[in-house]
Amino acid sequence: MDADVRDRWLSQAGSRLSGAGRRSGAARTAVVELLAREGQCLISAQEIIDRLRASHAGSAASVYRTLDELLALGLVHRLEGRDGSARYEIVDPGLRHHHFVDEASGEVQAFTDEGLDRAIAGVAERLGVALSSRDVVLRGRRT
Amino acid sequence: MDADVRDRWLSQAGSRLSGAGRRSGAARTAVVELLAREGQCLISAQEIIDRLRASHAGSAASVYRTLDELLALGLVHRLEGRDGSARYEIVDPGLRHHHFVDEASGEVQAFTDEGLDRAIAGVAERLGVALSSRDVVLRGRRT
DNA sequence: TTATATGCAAAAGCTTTGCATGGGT
DNA sequence: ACCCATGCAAAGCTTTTGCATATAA
Repeated sequence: MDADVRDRWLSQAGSRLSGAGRRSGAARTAVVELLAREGQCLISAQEIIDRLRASHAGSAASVYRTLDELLALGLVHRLEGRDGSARYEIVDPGLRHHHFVDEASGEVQAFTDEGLDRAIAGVAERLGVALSSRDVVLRGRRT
Repeated sequence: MDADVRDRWLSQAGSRLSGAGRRSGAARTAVVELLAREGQCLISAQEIIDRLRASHAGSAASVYRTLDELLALGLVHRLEGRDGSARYEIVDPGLRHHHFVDEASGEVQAFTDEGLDRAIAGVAERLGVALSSRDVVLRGRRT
């Protein structure tokens, strides 16, 4: 967990949410704080729900509602999991990575690669599009 | 729709399925033929179900069962949709493409890009992994 | 005070599964 | 004849929604 990213995103999220005219309640606060700490790489809604239930700090409905809000404000990014459940991760300028899924263990590893980023930028230019998001998920086995 | 790809995949699918000891029934045949024609770029299970129901040629259960089989045999590729419903597309040596989603219209456009493929191969080598699949989904707007 | 956030429970999709039946080989 | 494929309906999951209540501003 990167403390700089956590703090920066937390303050970003705080201002964007209040700027959008939303009030801050206990459940939303709990979700936002959990995401700042553990949403730096893909976390599932179910995992958030389970964690909050363990500390009596929010219901499933509030988790989904908060995630929707954050998504609409561009504060989180959503990636569909292989099992039909969505995974979220915070959006922060200091975080730009892609994902590799080890099919042997199911474990997700984040990586960065400048060459890949350049290739994607090249594609966007060639297609004549302005990108708002890029999902790259590689799957395979370690050799 | 590319007729060469359709025919090649159809014969591939036929031999691999019977080779795996599976029998051919009406429903599975209908799914496989529909995929050969319209699964060259992302089609959802729901869409297949609706089409087959319209022609009384298969149930939801059979569609999912067939898709699972094809997936296990590596004959289709599965990509999770933004709305929590999976999308499938046939796997064919002559078809290697990535996807761009136009956020204005929701339309999906397939594209190929050698530079991107090279960059991905480079990443795999650097990470020391053997890839079994690569999902690249770019989202944005045409400029 | 007044609108919004929350929790519960019900509802809504998509997908899977059990079981009896039909059909391939 | 034997087993697999199929269809139906029920069950399972994740996610969404309605509504009464609690709470921030």
